[in-house]
Amino acid sequence: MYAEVLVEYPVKSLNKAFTYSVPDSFKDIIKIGMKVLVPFNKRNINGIILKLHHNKPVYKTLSIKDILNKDFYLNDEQIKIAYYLSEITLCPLISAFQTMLPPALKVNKNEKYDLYETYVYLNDKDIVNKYIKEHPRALKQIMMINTIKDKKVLKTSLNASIANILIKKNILLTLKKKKYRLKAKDITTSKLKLNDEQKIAYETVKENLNKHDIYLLKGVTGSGKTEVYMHLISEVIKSNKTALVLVPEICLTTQMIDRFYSRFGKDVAIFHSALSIGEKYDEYLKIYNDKIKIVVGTRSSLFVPLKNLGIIIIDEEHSDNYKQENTPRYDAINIATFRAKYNNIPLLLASASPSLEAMARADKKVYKLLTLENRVNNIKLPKITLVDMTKEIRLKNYLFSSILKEKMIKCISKGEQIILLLNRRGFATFISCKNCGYTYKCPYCDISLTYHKPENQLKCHYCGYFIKKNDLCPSCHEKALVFDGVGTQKVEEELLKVLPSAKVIRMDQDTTSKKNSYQKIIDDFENKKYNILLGTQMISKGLDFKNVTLVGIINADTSLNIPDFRANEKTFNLLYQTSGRSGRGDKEGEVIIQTYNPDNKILNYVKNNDYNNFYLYEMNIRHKLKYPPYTYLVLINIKGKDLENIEKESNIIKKYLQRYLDEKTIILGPTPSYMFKVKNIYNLQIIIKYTYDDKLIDILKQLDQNYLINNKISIDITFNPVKF
DNA sequence: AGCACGCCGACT
DNA sequence: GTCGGCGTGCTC
Repeated sequence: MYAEVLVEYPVKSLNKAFTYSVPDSFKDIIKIGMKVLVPFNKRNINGIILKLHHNKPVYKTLSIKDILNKDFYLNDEQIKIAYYLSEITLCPLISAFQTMLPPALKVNKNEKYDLYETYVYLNDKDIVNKYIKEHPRALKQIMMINTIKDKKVLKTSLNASIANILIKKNILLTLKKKKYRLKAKDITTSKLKLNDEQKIAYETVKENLNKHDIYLLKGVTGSGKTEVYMHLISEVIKSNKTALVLVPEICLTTQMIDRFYSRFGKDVAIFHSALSIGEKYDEYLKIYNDKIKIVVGTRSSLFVPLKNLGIIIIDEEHSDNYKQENTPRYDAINIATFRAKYNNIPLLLASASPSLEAMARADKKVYKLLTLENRVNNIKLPKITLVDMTKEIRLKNYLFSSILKEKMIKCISKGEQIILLLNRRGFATFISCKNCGYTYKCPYCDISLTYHKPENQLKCHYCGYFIKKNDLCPSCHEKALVFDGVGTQKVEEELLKVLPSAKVIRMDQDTTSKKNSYQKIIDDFENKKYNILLGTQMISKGLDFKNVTLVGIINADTSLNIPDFRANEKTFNLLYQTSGRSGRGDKEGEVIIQTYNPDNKILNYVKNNDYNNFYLYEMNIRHKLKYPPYTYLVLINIKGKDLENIEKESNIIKKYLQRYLDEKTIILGPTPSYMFKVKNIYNLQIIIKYTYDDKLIDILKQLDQNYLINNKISIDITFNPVKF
């Protein structure tokens, strides 16, 4: 018997199977998808079995050394997903497998992560009774025997020395049981009743659970989308199937997760980056061993081996978090579609402000549109006001307009709470000279250095380069270095000057880096220990505080100016979602949006809660400029140390593309990348805009192959990039 | 990727 | 003379 083995080096040049012979001793246990140890180039490395067969190869074969984990192998669906993932991202197949597996089970890992605990129970009655008779003075031992009786008792709960004597005397027998690091929560509450809108959405999907369709559930903030998911999941579980729910960032949706736990108890497993390696391993194995019916998790949980899937739900479908930023740069919605097709089940995408791509597909009836127009219990959408900051500046109100200040004071006096959003997408606090315009930049990466107050240092966020901050400008030697761009810390300081009595809790990367710190902030705010929650984009999604009646957006414009064709869409989403945090209880909510561009179309669509017209407006722009969803994009990044060389090579690539791609396909560039120079390596980019080209993948694959051998230049191809 | 092989310069 | 620099090529 022979096996096709994929070796664990994630290199394009080894992206093929090698043939090994299977020793007789493994013939009966070996399975496709198992991890094995094989000799490769005079050393032993790990690999995955892709195929088993009996065709003797023409060359000599070495033999498989060992099977690494007899209890675990990848199933057919997972192997197919890996092939698909590698196909659509042009990554080596082994990288696809590595991406899909939890850290503890990655192909190159060999350690065991299983935890066990020992239970003890009494041996046969006769033996025990005989022992008691023979040792009438062993009071402690007899006492232990009496308390154990016919139970199985956790050994650590007993007095160790006495238990050990009894074990040695063969009175107590031991039993090892797998121990799970996370405790399953087992509280269940009953379903809520659906309103008419929710019922229509629910029933439409329910009637079609046994076929593959993609639904777009477009429901305003607070319209009860989660409740629709839960009803559908109950239905799926009833027919003994399983469900997968993706959320953008687990820590942002703890409130939703609590709801899942309290509804479905120990049938639920949660999967996210804050779990330790061991915890992830345990949860994964529970799923593998069919102990779990529902998985709620972030992007990576897309790959869990849930068998008999009945539905996939993607919450906040428009979120960037569904696109992996490093290779393989996959899009969760793509893979979810693949899994839904494989299992012949529905995929439900949901959002208050769907991505233009999703909405356009719904328009074209590729997705089936379900809508929730109203908030549950007919709670009104918040009243939104735009404040012109150019006027406020004259009053020396740089951060907070008079109206926002006034509303905040009123809100706090009524005992209600406030969420303040500091919009700083793509911007960090950097220092510039107001005399000569000098800014500190990283000499290796060509990006602005970020100021870190505690160390009085300026740091590069890419390579870690840092220098001490001078008092005088290094260029013109004037004392004119000022902060440009505000951080949450700075806003907090100002806020305390304006509202000295307010209790403010800050939520940003600094305050949430520690495990569980996020949860603590949420809990404290929920329990009204603070009046104001101040945060970055983090606070825009999913939070549900009934007592928040005022949302303030400090600088609405920042994200409109990022160099990205999706700037409008990102801004709309951010502001629309954040506004939705206001007035979710029985009190009506209000939103104050501060801007220097009060006439901006996008901001006015937000103001009017008008997704549909935002959609039409933005689609028109995308159409004119041939952007997605009217085209698809491919980003080719070309990098190397020698700028002249990569410029020359980039032009050769462009010519190659022009020659072989359809003539309607637009090829832009080469231009310097967003990150032109990083760690002394230059980056150029070519952007392809295409509508349809069946040769595209093959042509790009060929291009990728051509540069495998070149060690001066490397190229990197991304389909549907989000950042460039 | 990682290792051997191989072909050139500067040193115990 | 040989030690070691890294460019090239191969791995079932």
